[in-house]
Amino acid sequence: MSTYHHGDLPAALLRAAGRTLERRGLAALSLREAARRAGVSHNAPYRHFPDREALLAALAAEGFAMLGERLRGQPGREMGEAYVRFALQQPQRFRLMFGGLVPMTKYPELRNAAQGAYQALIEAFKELPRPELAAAAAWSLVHGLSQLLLDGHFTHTDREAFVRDVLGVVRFAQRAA
Amino acid sequence: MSTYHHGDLPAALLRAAGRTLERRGLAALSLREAARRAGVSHNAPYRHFPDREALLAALAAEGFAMLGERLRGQPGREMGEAYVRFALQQPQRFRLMFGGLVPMTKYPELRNAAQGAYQALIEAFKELPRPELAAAAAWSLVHGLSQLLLDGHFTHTDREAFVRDVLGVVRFAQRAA
DNA sequence: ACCTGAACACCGTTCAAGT
DNA sequence: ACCTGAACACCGTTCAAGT
Repeated sequence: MSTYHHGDLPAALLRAAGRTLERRGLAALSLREAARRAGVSHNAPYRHFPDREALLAALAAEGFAMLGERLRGQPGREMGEAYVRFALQQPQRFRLMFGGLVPMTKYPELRNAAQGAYQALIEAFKELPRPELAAAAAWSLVHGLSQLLLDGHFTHTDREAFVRDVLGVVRFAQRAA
Repeated sequence: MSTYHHGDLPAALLRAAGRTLERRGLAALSLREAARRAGVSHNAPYRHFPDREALLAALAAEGFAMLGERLRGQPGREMGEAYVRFALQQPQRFRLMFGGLVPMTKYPELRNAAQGAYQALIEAFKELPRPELAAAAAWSLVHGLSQLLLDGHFTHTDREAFVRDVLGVVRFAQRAA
């Protein structure tokens, strides 16, 4: 048994950090905590992540990959609901992805993951005259709805029905403005 | 000259914290930093704010009040653009308001400020058949657009035109679903 | 009431050192 | 290459004390 505790410490750190994130929130997520959970010294992580931000970037990229999968599995009409469901099921991950803590410009793999998820939306609007605008509007809509729900700005007894109703009230123009 | 440096230390702390927030970001915003800038000892703030979260709550409430004023001054059609403009002009404040760092349930004055801003939107949709749904959808749309722009997910040369186009592509159903 | 200084338990990050 | 322990400068928060 070697002195190296893990065949894959980066993966172990990501798993530990992901668990801490959803269970105890972003505030509790530190490099030291992840190291502790992975059973290594408090600065072993620096061999694999240059700083805390890099760990957050990796977690966010994971999140975009998960989101992309969820969306891609859905028929167009239900994609919006799938987006909101993801946000509500993984609130802390979702906040990390959009909290502005990690500049996408610094992490190409994060940008790629995000664009991958966006692609799923764009696909769904292929048939409309201005698909890129409709997709941007649709993303804005479902993203804003998710965020405002998470923040508690909408308080309705039947959340699912509310989501359906809000999404149902919107039409994307069939003709260029 | 008394030993109390301020007639209104809470206000001084809020001003200092607001400056730090927009200039150096949320990460640099600490109670100790605000105390330093206000010229008091590092735990004088605890006389006025029970903890860091309470200071953030006050800053967020200020933000919703500012946003409400911006919206109320606008004719319906331009309200959405005013919302996005606010987010782009005060990015750090905007993120604080929606970052999930402050649970609205714990701060009634925060909830009131947020609802005040929402009221401006609801007013604008009075004439539609289901105004509350249209307002919720409109808020979601402009909020999501703001957030995604801040995060750098949309990269367009002419930002203002893009915002107009995205908002222009959406219609709110004239008839109940 | 309001403010201070010392103290405690946490961080992120750096450095010199071990295998 | 990969990991460790000591160290530094920061936090939030609590406490006993001063005016």
